Amino acid sequence: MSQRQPPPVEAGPYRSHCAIARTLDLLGDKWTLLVLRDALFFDVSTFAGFCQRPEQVPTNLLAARLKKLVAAGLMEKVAYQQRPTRYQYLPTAVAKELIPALLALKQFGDNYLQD
Amino acid sequence: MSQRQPPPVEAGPYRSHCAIARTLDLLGDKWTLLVLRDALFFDVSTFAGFCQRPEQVPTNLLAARLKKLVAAGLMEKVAYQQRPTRYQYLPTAVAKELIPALLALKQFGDNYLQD
DNA sequence: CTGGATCCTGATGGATACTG
DNA sequence: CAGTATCCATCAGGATCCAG
Repeated sequence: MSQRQPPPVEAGPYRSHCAIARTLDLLGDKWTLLVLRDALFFDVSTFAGFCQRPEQVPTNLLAARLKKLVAAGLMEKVAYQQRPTRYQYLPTAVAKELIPALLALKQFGDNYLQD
Repeated sequence: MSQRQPPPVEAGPYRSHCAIARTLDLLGDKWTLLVLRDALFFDVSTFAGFCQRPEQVPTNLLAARLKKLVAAGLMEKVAYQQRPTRYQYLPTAVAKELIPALLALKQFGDNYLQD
């Protein structure tokens, strides 16, 4: 319970001091949380892997979202192979703290939005 | 536990069958969840009330979001006065089911996003 | 061939002015 | 007060291009 947590992340400036508004400033668009879903729940880690998901994110938007998430400290870009260099995008410990929110959104969709 | 729940809501078409993606199709923008936050946590119900919140949503976007939320069954538009007719926007039972997700997002913001 | 960057076009966002 | 209309800036999405 009182274990040390990762440090807060800078991703502002924000619209207001409300924590919900701040979170939405960072994650509140159509793709960012989907990328995190794939990284956290489906173990997707390569650029191509994210592209191949059913929602078909455009490559330019994916590149932009990954950059933003790396800058915000939610994902880490790691080279896992040389010649040619290949990168992996891995969720950080901070990103894992979004799991409860993602599950709550999933539950809402399951229960109240028809497919 | 087994009490009857409100019926599912039509708000598609959706990008995929994933419940998270569906929820994000409906709510995943910078303003929609903020409007619901105000309605659910701060008892805001009038057009002007939403406008006056610290994030200062533009009136055209507020009108569009309220329309969408009413169409999706998450808010109800109710006349509460005649001559001139005044309307209130009230969260439905379905909207209240988003409270856990909003609290999870707030917790993330509180813990990991610096102000 | 993979991982992106670039480009172009239409859609959306945001500020503000205006109207019933 | 409750929205609509307008105008401009930015973003989304798709196609293509380029570098390693």
